[in-house]
Amino acid sequence: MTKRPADPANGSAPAARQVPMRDFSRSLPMSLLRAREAVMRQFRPSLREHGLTEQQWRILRALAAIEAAEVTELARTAFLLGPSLSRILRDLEGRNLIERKTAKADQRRSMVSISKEGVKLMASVAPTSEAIYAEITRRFGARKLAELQDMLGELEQSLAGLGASEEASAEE
Amino acid sequence: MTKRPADPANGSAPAARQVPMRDFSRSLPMSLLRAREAVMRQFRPSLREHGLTEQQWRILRALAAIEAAEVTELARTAFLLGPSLSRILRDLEGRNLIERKTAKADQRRSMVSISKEGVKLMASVAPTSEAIYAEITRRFGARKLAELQDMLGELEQSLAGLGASEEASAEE
DNA sequence: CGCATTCACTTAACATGTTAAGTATCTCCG
DNA sequence: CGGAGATACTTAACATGTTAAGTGAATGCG
Repeated sequence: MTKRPADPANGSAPAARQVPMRDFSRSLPMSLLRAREAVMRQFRPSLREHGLTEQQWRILRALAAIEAAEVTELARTAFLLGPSLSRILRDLEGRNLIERKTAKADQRRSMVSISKEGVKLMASVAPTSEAIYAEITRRFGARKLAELQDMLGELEQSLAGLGASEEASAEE
Repeated sequence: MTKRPADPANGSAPAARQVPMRDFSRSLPMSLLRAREAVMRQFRPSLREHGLTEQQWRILRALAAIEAAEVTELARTAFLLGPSLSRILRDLEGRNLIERKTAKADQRRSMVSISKEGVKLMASVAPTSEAIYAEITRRFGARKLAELQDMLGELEQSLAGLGASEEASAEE
């Protein structure tokens, strides 16, 4: 009995609620989520074939780029939260894709680096990954892509330091 | 602001890897992820105060907008996968924020709708939520925001139908 | 009518997101 | 020197993401 509107574009506006709010599908978080999903959907199958998740791949890439890093630094680079990173590192270490050794100067810190096997795995994934990225760039347009990246960066900047306690000074 | 203590052992040059790849932090998925996180970071505290997660809030908003919907349709609207939605609906139903009843015409389908309590909860969250969105818009700029949304939409479009098998001929 | 398929979910299983605690170190100041 | 507090992680607990399998209800077709 319910034929759903196949096209979300036009305004069938079914009985407006008391709380109007913006059109749901146009909220910024939603747009970002959908765009990202559209992109990631391209990469996941290839990564999966190599036994890697998106996050594991991020970590390997980050490590390959910076050679060796403390866990906290790696978390920042790969944009993962500490707890997630802890779990993933445990797994990657078990698979011998990374190596870990506690720093001598500070026993709390541990230096993480990619192993030979890790490098090998990356080498086997990278070509496909790059090809996919190239196709995305081709479809969307290199210029627009750069523009988009710029805007995303600006967005991030304009929201930097708005969240929790933020500036002021009367903190402590 | 990158201040990590460089490894004194091999001194200079982070020793370029055999697999160069693009600068990690500039990959599109990363940019999208960071931008989205910067945005969501603003909303989460408020939602949390009301006992809602981001996804639960998405579902309530979607339901408020479309009045009642089948689970599959709701999944599409709120951009959630079936399994996630199943779990969340079970929870929201337990909290009496939504109502569910199986369709008479097709026993497989169930129609989901927001309850009075759900509407009340939304009404209590919406003002703060809108205020936050307004502040984001102010900071980033309304025009740029619209531009960004457009580009994100285009990106999604240009990648539509690239993932799985697809092609062959005309789909429906 | 009978039954293989398809459909609309739901469960299951594993990985990560997210927040709060816990643990071992390290720092600093009295 | 010692203990309070800060650091760098790690665990824990709960919610969601993601893929695969399961369940019950419609459909299509011989």
